[in-house]
This record gives sequence, C-alpha cells and structure tokens, in this order.
Amino acid sequence: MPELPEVESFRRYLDKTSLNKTIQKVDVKNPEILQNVDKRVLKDKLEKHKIQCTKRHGKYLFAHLDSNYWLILHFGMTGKLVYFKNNDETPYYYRILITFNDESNLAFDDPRKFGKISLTAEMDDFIEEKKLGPDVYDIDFKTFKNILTSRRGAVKILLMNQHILAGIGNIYSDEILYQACIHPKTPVNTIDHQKIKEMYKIMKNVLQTVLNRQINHRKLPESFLIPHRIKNGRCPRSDTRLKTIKISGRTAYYCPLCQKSKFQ
DNA sequence: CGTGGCTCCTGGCGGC
DNA sequence: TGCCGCCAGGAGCCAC
Repeated sequence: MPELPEVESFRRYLDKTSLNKTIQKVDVKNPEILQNVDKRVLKDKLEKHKIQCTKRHGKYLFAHLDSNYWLILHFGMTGKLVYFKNNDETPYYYRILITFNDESNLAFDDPRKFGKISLTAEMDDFIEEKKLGPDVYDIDFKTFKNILTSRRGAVKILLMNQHILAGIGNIYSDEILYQACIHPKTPVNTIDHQKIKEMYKIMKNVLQTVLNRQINHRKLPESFLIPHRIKNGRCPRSDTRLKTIKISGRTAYYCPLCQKSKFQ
C-alpha cells in the first residue's frame, strides 16, 4: 500500500493523534526492523520525550522529537500506523508500540516486516545517505524534465526508482503511465517535451486526487486505472482487456490499445 | 548506467 | 477440507 499518498496520509494521521504527548514507554517487539539503531538507544531518545512535528520525503516519514532526534519510519509493503486507546485494540502484527502518558498508543503495524525504523540527528543526512531523489509531491517541472531527459531505460523503472524520484511505486507508476497513454517499457529518452509536460501534470493530479480521496474516505474515480487494476480488468476508456507484463520483477498493468509501444 | 534475479517475511487465493 | 505453489503496493544486493 504505502507509496507517497499513503505515507502522507499516515503523516497527517500521526499529526492528528500523537503530537506533543509525552512518550511513556516504547515497546520494541521486533528489533530486527530497526536499522542502524540499537533498541536501547531508540528507547532512550523517545521515552520521556514528545513528537513535535513531522515531515515526509518520498515514502519515508520523519517525526521530530524534543530530544532533537528524528524517528524515521518506512512502511515497506504492508506497514501502517494505528492509534488506539484500549489494549484490546492492539494490532496483532505491531512491531513497535509507543505508549503516551495519557495511556493512548501509537503502533507501527507491519505483517510482512518489510518496514524499517531508524533514528537520525539530521534529516538531510539521512536523505543523502539513502541517496533519495527529489520528492515528487513538490518537484517543479524543470527538475522533473531534467531528470527524464538525462536518463535512459524504461520509463516505469525510472518512475519507481527512489534514487531518481522519491515517492512513486508500482501502483501509481501504472496509473500515471495509463493516464498519459505511455507504454511502461517506453525508453525515457524517446519521450518528447510535450509528453513530459503532460506526464508531469498527470503525476501531480494523480497524487493529489488519491490523497484527497483517502482523507475523505472516498473511492477513486472510475476513469482511473487503479479500480480496474485486477485480473481480467478492463480499460475504462476503451473497454479493452488490460494486459500485464513483468518489468524488473514487478507486475505492470496497462491497456494494450491506449498504451501502444513502438519498442519491445 | 541499466536491468534481471534473488532475498527478506507473511497471508491470501486458486487449483488440484 | 487440505495442501501447494504462486502472488502481493518495497528495496537492497549482486552479476552481467
């Protein structure tokens, strides 16, 4: 689930539920999801402290503590945040549980354990170490165009590469390419200026639309690919049966009629 | 530099 | 019903 819009939703959820509350206890059930931080250090920098504000870069969520450290959450494929008050609401697959002194809790829930938690003194250092590209939520057109025109290879792989553009994964790359009528294997260096401009606008619109719908608990428009992105799904524009191909190990859904390829 | 394959982990689903 | 293999929205690592 967690690509940029989901992580942004988690960020707002954390803001709404857990800011400025003193952390009483941190229960680390699965220390193996900690990355470059010891369990004791994590507890030490969190307990008796408060989360003051949050930020997001790509699929990473950063929570700033009044111990002057940043708690960093990455949600992998199945991670999410769950805020609750009664113990019987504790999610079964919680990996880390933060209990505040008002006895409410914030759990990092993640069945598949692909999520990661770390700690840093400087957010920018972390982004640099991870070599993350610019966040696609607030990237400007010029930067976007420069990135696309200075690369080679399949456009879908580029969109999903966090070192190049941070925030897009398998689902939303499919959506963007569908709306822009671009075959996922199209080499980026063959996409012209006009099409890059269109892609940029579509990318912004997709991310914003998904985020708005998530916040209001509303379904995505039927004209989007995602509601039809299932086995035997059909293109909402042409009613053609959608196709799937494997690109770099990931399943890409696309409409063979709307997203024709001159390559492959 | 770009890509494909393998890996981590667990649950759900379709097929037999 | 039971078991098995395959698949899943992420990403790091290695080989070519």
